[in-house]
Amino acid sequence: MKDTENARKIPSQARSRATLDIILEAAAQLLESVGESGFNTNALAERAGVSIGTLYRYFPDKQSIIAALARQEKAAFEKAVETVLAGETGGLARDRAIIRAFLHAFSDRTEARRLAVTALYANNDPRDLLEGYEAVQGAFRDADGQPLSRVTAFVLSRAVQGAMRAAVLEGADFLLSQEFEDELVRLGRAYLGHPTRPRGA
Amino acid sequence: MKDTENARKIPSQARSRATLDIILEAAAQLLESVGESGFNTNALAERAGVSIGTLYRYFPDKQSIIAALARQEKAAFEKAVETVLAGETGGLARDRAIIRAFLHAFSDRTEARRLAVTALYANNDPRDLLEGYEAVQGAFRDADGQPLSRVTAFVLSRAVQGAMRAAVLEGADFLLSQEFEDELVRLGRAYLGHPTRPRGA
Amino acid sequence: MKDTENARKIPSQARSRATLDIILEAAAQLLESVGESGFNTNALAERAGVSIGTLYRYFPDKQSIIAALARQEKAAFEKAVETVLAGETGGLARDRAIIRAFLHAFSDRTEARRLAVTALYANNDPRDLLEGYEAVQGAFRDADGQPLSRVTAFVLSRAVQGAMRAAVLEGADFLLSQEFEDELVRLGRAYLGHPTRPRGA
Amino acid sequence: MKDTENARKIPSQARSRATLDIILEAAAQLLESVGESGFNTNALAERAGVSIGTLYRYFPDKQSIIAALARQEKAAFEKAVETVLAGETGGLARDRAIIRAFLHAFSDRTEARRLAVTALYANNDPRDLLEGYEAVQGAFRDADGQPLSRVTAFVLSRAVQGAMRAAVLEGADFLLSQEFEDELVRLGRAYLGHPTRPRGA
DNA sequence: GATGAATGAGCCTTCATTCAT
DNA sequence: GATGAATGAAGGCTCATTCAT
Repeated sequence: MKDTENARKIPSQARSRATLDIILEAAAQLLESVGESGFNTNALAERAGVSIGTLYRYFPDKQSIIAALARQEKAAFEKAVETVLAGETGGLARDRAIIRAFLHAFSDRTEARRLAVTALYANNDPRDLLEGYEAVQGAFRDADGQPLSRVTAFVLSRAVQGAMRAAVLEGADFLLSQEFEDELVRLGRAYLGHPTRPRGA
Repeated sequence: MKDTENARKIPSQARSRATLDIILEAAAQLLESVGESGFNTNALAERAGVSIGTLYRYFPDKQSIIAALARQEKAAFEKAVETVLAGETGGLARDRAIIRAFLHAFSDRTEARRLAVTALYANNDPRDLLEGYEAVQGAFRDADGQPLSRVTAFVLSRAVQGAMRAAVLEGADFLLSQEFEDELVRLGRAYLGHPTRPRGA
Repeated sequence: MKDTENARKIPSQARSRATLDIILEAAAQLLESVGESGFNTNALAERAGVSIGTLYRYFPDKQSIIAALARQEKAAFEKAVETVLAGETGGLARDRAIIRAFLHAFSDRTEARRLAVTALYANNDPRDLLEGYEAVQGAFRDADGQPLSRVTAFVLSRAVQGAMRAAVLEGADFLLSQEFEDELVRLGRAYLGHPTRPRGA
Repeated sequence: MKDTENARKIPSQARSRATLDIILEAAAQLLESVGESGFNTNALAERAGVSIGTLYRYFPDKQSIIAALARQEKAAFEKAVETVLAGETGGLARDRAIIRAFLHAFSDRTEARRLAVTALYANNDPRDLLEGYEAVQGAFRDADGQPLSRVTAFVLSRAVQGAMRAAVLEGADFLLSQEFEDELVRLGRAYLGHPTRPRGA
């Protein structure tokens, strides 16, 4: 419970790496299927097909398992966004691609991702977890091609994320609709100063 | 365990009402200070200065305490927003007033509010809890004075809320700054089609 | 609370088996010494010299501990009676041996046995528990060598058991006396149609 | 829990007497309907339509309520048997009448009666409760008109009771059948030395 | 006398974590 | 290195009993 360093002396053999992946995959599945309250180490060990003792060879405590999961999910998410940023040169197409990347990141195995991050929020300092998102923000430019101020970048990214997050949490039926995606793009671009056409015009 | 109706045979004397308020206030404080995982009935009873038995005279189980809290917080929040809506006739001043109401609703005891709602999400159908927010959305109009489509209203309210929520959770230093409030207003108004002036211009 | 299957994934190693026996023995002792109302899992764990957690590795809940005890006691009882039935060929000697087997089964740790069975009655369908006694009844024959009718077999076995049970519960001083045994034998044999000589003749 | 004297300073007014009867009647009903585990003082107070405080004006503790109930039930039972004994002069008709009285005493509100008595067994010294049955036993005579020895009287009454008790507890379908009554009468009479005809002859 | 809100000891059960094998 | 039996702190909840009103 104390101050959990995030990893044990992990034996760096290939087998260990495989075991670790198995555990994390099982953790994601378990989180997805039973939610945070049902997520317990014994169930995880069983699902992963390892003994509870083995679990504790790879992670010092339960908290660090969730942390590792969150870290992994976040890394995957950033990779996806970066891929998009690398491929698109700019303008509306690029903005739309970013939004789409966000959306997909949020719709696949959403519950596991959300819970992992939420669990981290609840227990650790959220800042170190969220640093990485800054990189993503750096990719945006306003309508004049200027980089965004700190607050503007923050508002932009969190607003878009917030709308998507709410859609997921509230089970919105339009989550994967074109209209929703369009609205998110419009939200971002309007805020950045691009002229936009309200729905229906 | 059954179906947990949400309240016990509560004797409606004045004393009882006071006790109930004390419990809910203590619950909010406790949720705020220790988070959901540390929120337990024994700690709540102690903080409220009542016995554990008394707790269970007023609520059938732990879950319903959180539910009551969520209901109360939501009601207070909506009341605040409605008050604002009633006072302002329209335009930028009104939009700013709404944002300000949101901000204040979110900055005071945010964690308790968020956790209560989150806890409800985890256990009940989230939809019936959120109905109320729709009323708030109805208050908005776009730049042409038209009511918003369902998706637009959703995106708008959740985007603004999401940005504020993130600022709170991440401990942003600009949470109560004028700049942040301005940016939120700008976000909302730009999305609604009002011409806006990007920061610094 | 669910459906309480009667056993956990019990690892069948020797150690586990021993632990289980220890728990059941302690349960019998505890039931014997404090009665059903004082029978609680914490006290049981302490008496068994295991942790409360261990208890719950072997049994899903308190109820199933009592159920297991009842099953075990019944099995032991039936085994004892069957042994007697196998050894004696018939007539008075055999009837007397049966009575004696009953008496001993009932005098050793009677309270535990009775309470375990009673507790089961209170929670389950009593019928499936009692099936086994039917086998015992089948061993009896009336004075003409005919098997007994269902009701007669029932009355015979329950009457004898009832008298013994009462003697135990009421702390009768003659519980293990020859006279009491003789009277029980006489009761059974008279009912079965054998000529008997009333006491003192 | 200590050493419960069985009654409080009961105000001997008629109203008090009525309240007491109401409480005992409610106790019997409650015991009957929910069993011993569900029998709690709060539920009893509610069912009786009195406050929990009033309950404790009439009884020092829960135990004494059950004791009073058991005493009342036993008195009613003895009265019934005595009535029978007064009416019948002897022989088979009288024996049959006694058995019938026993049977009815056991079939009406059996559960409440049984539980009350059982609860007493579990907590008090059973002897003082059962003394009264001796009086009933005194009514029997053997085939030669001689009074029964202590052990014989005990065996007789407890055997008959035991068979009936088992029939009730096990939910025997023949509980109120003529055959069952006949068998009980035959059991008693055979034991007392009367010539009997086994079933079917 | 009656009331019923309040009390709190104590019970059942879970689950993160340890360590002997 | 792995295993999984064992541990026990901690938490949700019940209910007999008290006492201020």
